[in-house]
Amino acid sequence: MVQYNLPHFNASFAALADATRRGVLDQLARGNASISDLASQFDMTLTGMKKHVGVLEAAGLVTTEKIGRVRTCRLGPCRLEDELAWIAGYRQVWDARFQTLDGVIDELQRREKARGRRQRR
Amino acid sequence: MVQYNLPHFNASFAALADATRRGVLDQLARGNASISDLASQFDMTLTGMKKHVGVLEAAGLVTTEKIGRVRTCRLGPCRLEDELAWIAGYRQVWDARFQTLDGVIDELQRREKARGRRQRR
DNA sequence: GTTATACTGAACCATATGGTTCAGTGTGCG
DNA sequence: CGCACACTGAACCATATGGTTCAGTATAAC
Repeated sequence: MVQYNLPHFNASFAALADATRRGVLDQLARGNASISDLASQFDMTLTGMKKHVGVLEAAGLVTTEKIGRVRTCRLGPCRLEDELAWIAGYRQVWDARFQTLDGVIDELQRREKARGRRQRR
Repeated sequence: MVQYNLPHFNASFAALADATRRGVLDQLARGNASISDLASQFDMTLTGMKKHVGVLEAAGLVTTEKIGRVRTCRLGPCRLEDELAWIAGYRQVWDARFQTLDGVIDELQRREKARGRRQRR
């Protein structure tokens, strides 16, 4: 109906589907951090954290820059506007679904059918 | 900072991370459908579609009810309000990050450091 | 009663995910 | 120079994911 379902949603929603990664975003919102910083904070190996940062970076949620031997992570260009819009749109149809006459009729028919079946046993 | 990072985000974001599943939600917004309906529409086996519906159901995005031999799927109780709020909050901090003096100083320091390194080569 | 339909469950498969260790490489510091 | 530190990459592991087929079971239709 209103929804568009963009291909980059796969990466962004998948990136958000992990608590550690949401935590990293949370942390980066407070200030930039190195991979080591994040790794120690989330009690994980450097390598493990680097993978998470890689996922976030691929989704555009984080950018990184290596200066000397430390790679600094900061919030990236993706501000999740499309994702926000998709969810907002979803909520809108959700509301509509149960406020229209169609929705009510749907519901009544469903119940009627279920009732009928039960009685016939 | 503002974020809360609820545990059920894992399931809901993971559920949204698949194009087929977003398509199913899209479809259910247009009207209820059986597993068969969805399977044929998304060119997939019944079994495959049932798994997707299971994921959506576990995330609370869909509810199903079996009447006779057909299982009808409809939009579920999860309206993604928390997820919406999380993303909205994220965007807010994102904005703040690059409008505060802190952000600007951060950025300048970063550039200065990078410049210094480049010259020292 | 027979047959077709709609789903269900188990088993399987390939690939992805979330983590590790280990062995480098490159950089900074004394 | 020499050592420590920050990261990187490869290899590995267990489990999850997204799909399939195949063999049921229950229900609807004739």
